[in-house]
Amino acid sequence: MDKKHFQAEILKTLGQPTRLKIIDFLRNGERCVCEIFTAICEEQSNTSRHLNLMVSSGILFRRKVGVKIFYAVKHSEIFEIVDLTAMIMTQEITDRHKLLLAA
Amino acid sequence: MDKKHFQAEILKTLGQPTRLKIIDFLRNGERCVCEIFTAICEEQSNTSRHLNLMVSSGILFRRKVGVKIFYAVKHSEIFEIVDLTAMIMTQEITDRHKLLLAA
DNA sequence: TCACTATATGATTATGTAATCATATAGTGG
DNA sequence: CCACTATATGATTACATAATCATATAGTGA
Repeated sequence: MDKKHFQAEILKTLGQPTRLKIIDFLRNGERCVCEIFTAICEEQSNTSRHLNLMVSSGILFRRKVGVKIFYAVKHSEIFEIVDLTAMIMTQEITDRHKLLLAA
Repeated sequence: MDKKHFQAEILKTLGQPTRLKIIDFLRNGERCVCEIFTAICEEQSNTSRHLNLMVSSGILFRRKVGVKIFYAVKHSEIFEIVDLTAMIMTQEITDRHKLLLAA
C-alpha cells in the first residue's frame, strides 16, 4: 500500500459519524464493546463492525479481558485531527454567517 | 447538519488518494485546474469533480481569473491534519516492523 | 464572429459502505 | 455441563462513490 492510500484510509475511516462518536467516547481511555454501543446508541453488531474497521485501519487497538474486549485509541494524533476538524468547522460557520450578513 | 456530520464530511473528503494528491500539490498556493490535473496525472473531468467536492466540503476555495479557475486550500489546519496522518503512518510502520522482529 | 482553450456536467458502470436481522462463537459462574 | 453474557459475522438491502467518455458552457484573442 502506498503512502497516499494509507493516509487516505485513516482519514476515510475517521470520516463517519458513528465512528466519530466512538472516538469521542474513547477520549477518557479504553472501553469495552458493551459500554461503547450503549453510550453511542447504536446496535451491538453495527458497533462491532465499526470497531473492527478502526482496528484494521490502525486507529484503535484491542485488549481482551475474559469475555470482554476493550478498545482504545492508538495514537493521540487521532484526537488532534478530530479537534482540528472542529476548529475548521467553527471557522466555516463564522465565514458563512458573515456571508449571510453581507448579502 | 449536526457537528459530527460536518466533521465526518471534512475527514471523509480528505480521505481519498486523488484528493490527497491535489492537496499536496496545493501546498505552495493556488493553482488552476489545468495545472492541477496535469501535475497529478488524472483526467480533467475527474479532477474537476474532486475539486468541486472539496469546495462543497469547505476544504478549498475557488477564484476565477478570466477563463481559468484557481483553487487553494482554505484552512491551514487541513495541512496539519494531513501531516498528522503521515506521523501516524510512520508509527504504524515501526510498530508493525517491531512485531515482525518479535515474531 | 469563429476557433480555441479551460472548465463543468450528464450518463453510465463498477465498486464500496452502513445498517439490520439473525445467528454463531467464546468465556464464565452456578 | 448449562445457561448466560459478550462479541463477531453471514446475508441482505439501500445507498454513495470514483472513474470514464462524451458533450456542454464560457471566456478570449484573431
